Amino acid sequence: MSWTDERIESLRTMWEKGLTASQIADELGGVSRNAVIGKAHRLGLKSRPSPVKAAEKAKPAVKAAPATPKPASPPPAPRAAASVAPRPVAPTMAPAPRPATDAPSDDAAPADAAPPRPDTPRIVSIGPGGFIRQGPGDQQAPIPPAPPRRMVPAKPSPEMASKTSLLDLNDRICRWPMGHPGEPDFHFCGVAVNPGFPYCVEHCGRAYQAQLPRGTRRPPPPPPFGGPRVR
DNA sequence: CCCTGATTCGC
DNA sequence: GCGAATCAGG
Repeated sequence: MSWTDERIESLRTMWEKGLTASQIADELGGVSRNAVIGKAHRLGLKSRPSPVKAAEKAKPAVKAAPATPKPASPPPAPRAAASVAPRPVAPTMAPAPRPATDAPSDDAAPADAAPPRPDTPRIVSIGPGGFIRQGPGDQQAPIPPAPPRRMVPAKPSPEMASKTSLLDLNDRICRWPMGHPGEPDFHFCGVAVNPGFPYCVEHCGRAYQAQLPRGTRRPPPPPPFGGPRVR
């Protein structure tokens, strides 16, 4: 198989859509996963979260410095070269004090997660028998605030946000499948059902065909999922 | 072991 | 330019 414009086109689309190289290769057919990756790179559309590159974090050798300390910083000669800056290179450099930044980005500090607790020292007194005496106003709320929002599964992608996923199905919305199962944009029709049926009016018309007299020829109805996949 | 993407290198 | 072989992390 050769890389025709069409195949390159769909490769681009699928790659940017986030499909894995295997899926793309499977979809295109006639090419291997490696071929897809190679082509994608040659097209310049690389850079997707790769399991290997993801481990790129700490450049400076942290642990025991290797026996060969790399000078490796010759380039920009200082312009005002009045004095030769002596470069004290200690061969056995102690590891540079690293400001413990394990988390790559701690930008989001949820404000409501940790409400400021003044922790004001409170005067308590122990009563006879070991009771803790509480003054009026010392009572703390016995019931923790209930989570106000119902947990809801996150949509895998923004473009799916408006689509009806499997988890969204109920008795009142049309379950007619749109697209192919397993594909990223697979979803369900989702409009109000024809009462008493699992599908909306339009899709009921597709799902339930009136029995016609024998011998009546009519084009076969398109099956769900748009017909068998060709691989 | 399976999966993933990245890279290399002979063609 | 192509892609199998290889690498390396999850």
